[in-house]
Amino acid sequence: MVQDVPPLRADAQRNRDRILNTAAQHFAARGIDASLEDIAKGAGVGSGTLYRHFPTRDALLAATLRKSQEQLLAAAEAARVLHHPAAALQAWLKALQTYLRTFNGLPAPVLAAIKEEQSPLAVSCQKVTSLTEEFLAQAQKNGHACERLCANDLFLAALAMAWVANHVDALGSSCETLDDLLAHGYLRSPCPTQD
Amino acid sequence: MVQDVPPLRADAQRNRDRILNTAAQHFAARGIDASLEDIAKGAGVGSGTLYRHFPTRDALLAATLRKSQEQLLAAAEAARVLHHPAAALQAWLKALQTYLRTFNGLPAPVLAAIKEEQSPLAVSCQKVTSLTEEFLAQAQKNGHACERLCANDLFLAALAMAWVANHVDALGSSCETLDDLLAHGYLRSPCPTQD
DNA sequence: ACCTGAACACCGTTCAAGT
DNA sequence: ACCTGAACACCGTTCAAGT
Repeated sequence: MVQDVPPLRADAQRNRDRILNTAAQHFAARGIDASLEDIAKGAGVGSGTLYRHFPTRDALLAATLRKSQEQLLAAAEAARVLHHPAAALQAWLKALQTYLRTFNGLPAPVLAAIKEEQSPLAVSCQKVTSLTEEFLAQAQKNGHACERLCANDLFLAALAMAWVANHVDALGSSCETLDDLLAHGYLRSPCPTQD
Repeated sequence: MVQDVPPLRADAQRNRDRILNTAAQHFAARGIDASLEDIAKGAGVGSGTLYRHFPTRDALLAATLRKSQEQLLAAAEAARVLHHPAAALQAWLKALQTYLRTFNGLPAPVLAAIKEEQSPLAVSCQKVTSLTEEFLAQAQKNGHACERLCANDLFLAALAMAWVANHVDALGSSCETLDDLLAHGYLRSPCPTQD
């Protein structure tokens, strides 16, 4: 399953690293639609070199996201040891939000990767789905989460919230409110003894 | 407030209508990023003509959305006469979802228009916000909706759900599940006597 | 007053030539 | 084996020339 990639020539490795660093900066500053030409220029390489290393924008994105993905997995580990399954689920979704906000506009390619088996982002999507599955099942088992909800739906809802959150900062709303909305919904039972 | 636009020359009016019809078709078929060049060609006009009538993509979009917007307002009227304020709020949000699914990708420019006072879509955004305000307030007054929720947040959440819904059709999830998730949240109180 | 379509700009992507 | 950068393609946008 694991491919043994032959080691790169020294200059190729150097170029790859430069591209990766520059891409991370540009994606962070201008969002995931940052110009690939600019990234190549910023890294001091020809555009062809960028394409040789990363044949698609998604491939470059995926490589650039590696650190964030590791943090996400670490957060999952941390959530696992929480006593309360509902708290664990919430902590996991919080971490997922943080990950999805790594770059402006990231939710879109991630959503696209869910159906595209091919995408370099697809692997991380499957991982996220299975982790969501795990935390959700635990919460459901104890009656803390909605029964007729599947991991996929919850992942999608998280993507949705992350998508608006990207734009929302300058908009008077806070992410906490949106996270809260996702957790509890906008409806309340007629008897206001709930909260 | 209402501007008196001088009547168009006959051929100009004809071109405008053609552009509008063609644009509606293309937006419906390929989403809101449909090529403007293609639309001009399809309408049998030069690209300059398209830009003369609709200086920005958003202007064309807004004009194309007029019918859907009228349907949305009609749905609001219909929701007003519902007895139960929670049902009215749900009906309104359902209609809003339908509107936002008029074209694939519509949520993005609508979201952008919320902060851009300039955008041709901004007027409809204000209308939507004030209607959401109204339905939400009614539901809150009777204890049916979360107190610490503002219309803006709810609008944003609706946009978020519509955004995923655009892509979701071929994805095994249903829009109902997402709407439900927004209404009730993913969490359940420890005592499973709720549902 | 309005229309046309060539011209320009921008950017992603490829590939022949070079090391 | 890898890199460079010119060349091509595509599309949005403008504007001089035409009716």
